Amino acid sequence: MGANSERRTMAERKRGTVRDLRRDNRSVLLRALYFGDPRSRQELSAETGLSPASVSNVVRDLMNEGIAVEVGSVDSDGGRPRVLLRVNPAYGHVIGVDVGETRVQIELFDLAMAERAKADYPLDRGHDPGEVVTRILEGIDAVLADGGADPASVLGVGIGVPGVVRQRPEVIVDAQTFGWSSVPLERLLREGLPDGPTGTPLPLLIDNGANTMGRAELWFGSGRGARNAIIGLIGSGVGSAVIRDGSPDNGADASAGEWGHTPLIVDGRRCRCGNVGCLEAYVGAEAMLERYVEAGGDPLPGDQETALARLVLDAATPGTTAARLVDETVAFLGASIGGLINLLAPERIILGGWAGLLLGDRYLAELRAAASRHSLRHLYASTSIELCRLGPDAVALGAATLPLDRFLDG
Amino acid sequence: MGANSERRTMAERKRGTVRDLRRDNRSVLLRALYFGDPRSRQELSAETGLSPASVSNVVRDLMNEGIAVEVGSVDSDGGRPRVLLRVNPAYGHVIGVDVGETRVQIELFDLAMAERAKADYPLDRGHDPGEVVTRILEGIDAVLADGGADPASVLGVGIGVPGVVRQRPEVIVDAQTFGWSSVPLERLLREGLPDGPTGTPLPLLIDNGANTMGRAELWFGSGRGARNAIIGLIGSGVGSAVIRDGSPDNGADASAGEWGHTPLIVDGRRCRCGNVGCLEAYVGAEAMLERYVEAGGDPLPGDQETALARLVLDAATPGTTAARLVDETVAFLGASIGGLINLLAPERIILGGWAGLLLGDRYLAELRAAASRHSLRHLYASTSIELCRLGPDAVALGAATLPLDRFLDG
DNA sequence: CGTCTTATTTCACGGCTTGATTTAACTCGC
DNA sequence: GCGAGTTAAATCAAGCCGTGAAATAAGACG
Repeated sequence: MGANSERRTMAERKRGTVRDLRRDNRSVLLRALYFGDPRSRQELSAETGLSPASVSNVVRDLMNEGIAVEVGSVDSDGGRPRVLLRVNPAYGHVIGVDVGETRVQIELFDLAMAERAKADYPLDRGHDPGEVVTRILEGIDAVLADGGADPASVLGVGIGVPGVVRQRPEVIVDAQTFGWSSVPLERLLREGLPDGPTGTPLPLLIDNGANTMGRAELWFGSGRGARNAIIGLIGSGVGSAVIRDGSPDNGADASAGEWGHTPLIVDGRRCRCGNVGCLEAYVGAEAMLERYVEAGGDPLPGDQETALARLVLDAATPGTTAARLVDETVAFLGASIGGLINLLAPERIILGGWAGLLLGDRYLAELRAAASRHSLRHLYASTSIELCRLGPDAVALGAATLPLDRFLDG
Repeated sequence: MGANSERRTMAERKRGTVRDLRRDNRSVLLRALYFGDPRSRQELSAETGLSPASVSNVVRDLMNEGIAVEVGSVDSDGGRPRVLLRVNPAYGHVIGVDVGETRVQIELFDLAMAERAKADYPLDRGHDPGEVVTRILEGIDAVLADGGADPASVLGVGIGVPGVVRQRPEVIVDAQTFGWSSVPLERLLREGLPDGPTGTPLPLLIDNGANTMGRAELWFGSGRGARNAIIGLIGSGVGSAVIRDGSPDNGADASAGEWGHTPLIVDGRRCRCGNVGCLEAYVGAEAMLERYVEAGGDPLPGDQETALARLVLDAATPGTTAARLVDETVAFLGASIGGLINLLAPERIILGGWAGLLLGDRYLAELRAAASRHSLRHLYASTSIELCRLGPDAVALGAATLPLDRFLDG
């Protein structure tokens, strides 16, 4: 059974020899070291389950390579002090790129994910792939120069893009709302990239922006410690990242998580995806503002963000059209969240995106109540619903975790 | 970050030593041997990526333990013939239990999943947990006697039950429609179980019936070869199994996959779960028959299965109430499937359950069309929608794969 | 019957983790 | 100020493991 995929999986598997064992253990140790306060070898041994001897060996290697460093020590009641270890933030850099609707943002981080340089380019001349690629390459050069970082110190570049990202056989991006159809982004970028640490071309990792933002929340935001989570992102539209066992679930071979286009009301409003009744036809900022006008409200001035903020503010007055609309939207969103809980039983649901936070800040209790009504009791009870904690740089930050993740694998 | 779960994961991880390496490789080899035609050591070496020497070593062990056997040989152009190997079906047995709404079914299988004995008990005296436990234990004794199997040859017992199954800290089953609330099924069964091969108590593995059925389809039915699939089960109600990376995704700590209670129409029909607008309020057999009457149809005679079969038959005549109802139901179901595709991007969606097959047999094309309309093009294109291929014993069969899976892990 | 071909096993080697043992680096009481 | 006690880290020998190379097995073919 499953002959094809089974065999492929087995052949691709890289853990047959005793050498791979070392790589695995090294990775386990490195991850423990990275995610957490400085710790002694002894504590690392207890945490990872590796023997003290092995920890000593691996740590020696890591220190020789400059990846781990000793950082102070702490007394032990009458014994030899514990030497604290941590990952050397200066060992290398990672670059994160956020390709957004209105701008491209490039950030350079050290290994501790401290921002070292940043570049921002408006996409006022449209979303032409060539234009975007030029900006990205320009930005990479710029942040390397600004941050004073040798290209050879860069472990890789992670990129978060809108739309559906297929990884095989090569990276292809489709973004309907962006005007991108089967764009071979990796190939386009590859040519202009400087060489990485090993002299080979810099690793290039591309994923959906919702997924990279989800990664950021998972690693550094509200998702810390969760291994099964769903990060819902509500901006103009609705996206999500489904985190399964610690990393985004990308389904068969494409980035999944198109939460915005799950049906909420069969035969409901038309959605910009061409279909009807999608969640996004009700819950995104665009849909909310349209629905407000449809419900008799006066069009709100300003750009989407200003208008939506105003709508939510007005909704504080009971009985108004705004209040009815926002209440209904919250109920819809909560119902859909309840559906996610039933279907996937995540430990945590994290709500973000600028519009999501605008709603969540005021209506989190109502959202939880609605989700509770629409999910089975035991499943709801083992899920928590929270808000994103990271700011607008989260997409780039999360994109930068892509090469970091690979680095931590050894 | 993620300190708690991260640490737990690392501590529980069982692959630090060089000995664990052997266990892993043995498992890889055993799985290759199990899932597939008889093959030579050489072919196994190519498939698994292990060196011929290692394959030889591991196979020797497996043969000494009686797990693998040689079965004929095949000529090679002028060289030493290849000796074909396979798993010895007679090495041991597994037991699968299907706890259904109306009956408990217990089956004994050999390692090749050939049925060796079977027992069936109607649950006419209700669903009292004590009653069910008694029947299960009775059935296990019965099939062991019938099949002439030594209890010591049994690798484990897998059980598929309705409702939500929490695995930690101990197995607890909640089945609202079944009248079970926090039933500690494992504990109740544990006492009456005979000892397994090692003299220790027989391993007992419990999961949601939809999940076990999903496992069966995945291993032996329409799911063969898929690593990301969703098996939708439509009977009286609606359930599902979400297969991720080859095994059911059980979310945080409970069996997920409650597809039936994802919202389809906010403020829609009342569902038996107490909520409104669930998929199950429209698509299960119970809901369909109710809606038929609500739409003006005459109540159909006979039990649910007879009645629904009649409804689907009548729907063949265009313009009838039955036709309208079935068409609408198919559209709803297709829309929900489209939502699953968008959210999870599975390689395959497999529709089953007696009511699901009744619909699927006649309306698969319409279902596919509806799903296509409700999902993004690229995601739909990489998903196939099929019907279950296994019969009514699939739940028990899948339950029996639970201990088998563990066995294959070594 | 010897040669050729192919499949499988044997064997020595390099690597790995580990428990036991040493060594290092302190504290504390006197 | 110094030796005993305590705790952390490094070292060492032992036991396994997978692998490539070489040896062996088992047939085909001329």
